[in-house]
Amino acid sequence: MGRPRTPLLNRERITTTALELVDAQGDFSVPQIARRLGVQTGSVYHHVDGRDGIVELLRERVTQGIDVSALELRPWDEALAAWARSYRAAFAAHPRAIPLLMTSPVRAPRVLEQYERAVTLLLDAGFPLPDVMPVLVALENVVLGSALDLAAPEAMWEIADKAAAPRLAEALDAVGDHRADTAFELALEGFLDHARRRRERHSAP
Amino acid sequence: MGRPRTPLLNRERITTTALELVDAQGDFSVPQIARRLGVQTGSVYHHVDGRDGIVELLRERVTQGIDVSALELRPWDEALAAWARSYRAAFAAHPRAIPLLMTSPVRAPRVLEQYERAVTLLLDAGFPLPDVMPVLVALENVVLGSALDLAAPEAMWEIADKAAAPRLAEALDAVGDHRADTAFELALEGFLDHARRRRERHSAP
DNA sequence: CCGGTAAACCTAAAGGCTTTCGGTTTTGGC
DNA sequence: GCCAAAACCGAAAGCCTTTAGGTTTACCGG
Repeated sequence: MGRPRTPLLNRERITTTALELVDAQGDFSVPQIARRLGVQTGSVYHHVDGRDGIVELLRERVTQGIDVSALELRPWDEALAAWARSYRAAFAAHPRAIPLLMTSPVRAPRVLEQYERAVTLLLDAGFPLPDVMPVLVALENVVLGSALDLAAPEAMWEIADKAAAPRLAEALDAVGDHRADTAFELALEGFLDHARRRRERHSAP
Repeated sequence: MGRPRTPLLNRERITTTALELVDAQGDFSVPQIARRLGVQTGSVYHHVDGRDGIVELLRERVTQGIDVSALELRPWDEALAAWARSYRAAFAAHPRAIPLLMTSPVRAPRVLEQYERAVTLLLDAGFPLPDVMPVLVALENVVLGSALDLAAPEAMWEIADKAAAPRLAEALDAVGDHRADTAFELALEGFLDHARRRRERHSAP
């Protein structure tokens, strides 16, 4: 067959197809992508750095949903809150991709650039330099931990049958449909409260 | 060959071998386990419910490192703090297993039982019923998010070269060797602060 | 216009993994 | 002493990842 007049494959198409597969079945394989695109398995490798490369593309694609402009808000705590919510929402848009992406933390260039901005934000807000990374990493922990929670089938809690864990069952009944969201907001609020207090202690002597 | 006089395999041995492999190379496969135990691949399946079953055994094994007695401490916030630290430490003991286990949240019977205890603890402390699950799940988010951070190679941050992200590089230099630990303690403190405040608001009218 | 290089796809195949199935020997209870 | 169940072996199906070499087409410099 040889080279086609117009290319059948490119990174975009491969990424989109992989994401569709992940959204639909929670995973993907290179042959599956090839079949969907009407192409032989090996051809995919001409555009992409193996399966891991595709995962990396997925990571980029999903994190593009993070709202960059959030970090330009003021005051700093509103900026951080908006960023964190948008960060988590980007993952929430593709919950079945989370196990694939969580394996290693997000360090795509695009995201690192946002960390640079966030560092600047915190320094400008008056946080002492040694506090900046701990604050950011702690926030990341909350965001990623909560994102992980989104990937958990609700059924996981249902094994908590009334006999074995009566109080847990009660507590579960007492919480609404937005269990994961509520918990995230709680953790986020807690984190921000703490950060605010910490900043005031150090910047208002 | 037939049935051996003394069994070559059992769940314990399989789990231990799998964990050794994961600690050493970050992953395991059934044939690898079989080779290490001087056995054919298929034989492993007589003791274990497939590869996923082995992952489940790993989850149980690793979470056995959680200190059950932590939740018997008083006051409630000390109990929660000790539990969270022990929870995270259990994962920290096998950082390379984290990607394998984080994929789905920990809902082993053993851990569910501890959630039951934690619910009781919070109710006794005066938390209103609808607050209990959000508080617990938020804590779990912090713990698991921080555990995830432990699995991140430090090299991930090193792509932040001084040219592309000068402030981030500075902030990273300003933090010690225990970046992950510091961030976890910060997040935990923030969470506990918030929980304490929330409880006082509701239980002291 | 034309020739050569590089791009894009195909076919083929190696080697690994998961899982299943039937065969063989031994054990342990009745 | 017998027989079902247990524990292992051998083999094979079917998937996956990745690499390698072959073929046709597009593009670019002259």
